[in-house]
Amino acid sequence: MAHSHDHHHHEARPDLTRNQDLVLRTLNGADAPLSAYDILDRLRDDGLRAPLQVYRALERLIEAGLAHRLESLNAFVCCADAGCHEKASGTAAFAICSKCGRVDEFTDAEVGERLASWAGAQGFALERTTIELRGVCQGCRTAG
Amino acid sequence: MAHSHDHHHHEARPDLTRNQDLVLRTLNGADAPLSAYDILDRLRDDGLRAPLQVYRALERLIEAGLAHRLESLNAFVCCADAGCHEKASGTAAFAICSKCGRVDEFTDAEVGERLASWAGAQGFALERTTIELRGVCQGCRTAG
DNA sequence: ATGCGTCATGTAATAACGTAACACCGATCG
DNA sequence: CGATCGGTGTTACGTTATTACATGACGCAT
Repeated sequence: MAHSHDHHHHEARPDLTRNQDLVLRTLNGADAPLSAYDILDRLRDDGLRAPLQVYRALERLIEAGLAHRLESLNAFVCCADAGCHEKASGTAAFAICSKCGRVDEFTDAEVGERLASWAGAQGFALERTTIELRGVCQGCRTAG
Repeated sequence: MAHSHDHHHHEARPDLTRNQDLVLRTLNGADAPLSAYDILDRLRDDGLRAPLQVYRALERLIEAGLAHRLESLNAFVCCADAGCHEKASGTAAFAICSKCGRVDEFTDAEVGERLASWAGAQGFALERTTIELRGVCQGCRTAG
């Protein structure tokens, strides 16, 4: 199907499968992190029936740099920008509001460097870094 | 019981209850993080029978600055030092080896400052910070 | 074209992690 | 004395994640 539009492109987009696409759209459409089971519930009408279908899609999306897992929430968000897994920008960090549940993704090159540098000094082969801030966002503070 | 050794001390230790003490000793005796259910299994002979007993103790220990939760592992460790929850040293970070499971706790004041500074600039009221590095430790790299 | 890897999929069952609700006990304090 | 508070114990349940197994689609070498 489809018309072979742009078939050489740039190798960047791994051409998502149906399930991966469904999950990514769901994350994109949400204004807060979703658990795997939240996602599953929203995709029942599209034929998804088992958690594993969602977990498998999430795994690929995260590998592909299109989504993140929030460890302190056991939930998932799509990336703020396409480039947020690039080395240049540093490690992604997340500020999670305990009141409204919204998440703000940002990077700080210096933080990434310091952590990488600690790892280097210890001979620790760094694969992945999780940085999550919990607190109350500006909006909720002034509102509440 | 015991001989009232040092009974005024310094107000630092919140005088642990039996369950809290059992859980803390278990964490101290482990050379890798333990899940709540791991802890429970090790304390069956001491009379603990339900997960909640462990979770309640862990909650207090963490509040008291004697233990940490590792979010990316759903597991718990005791603090590296007594002072590791003090503001001075900065936020605790953890390097978790994917091979041997061991965890190295450290702090980097600069990292804590950068994150706090980002929070300040955003009006985000920071309550708690999670920093976890995943990778392979020196020992496992040279061994393997 | 046949057969063989490989990768995504679908399904069921279960493991692992965490919490709600309730009853009880002992200490402290008015 | 009665009230309250914090820790305890127990049952049941809710949520999150994985294991195991079977199937289907595709590319590709023989």
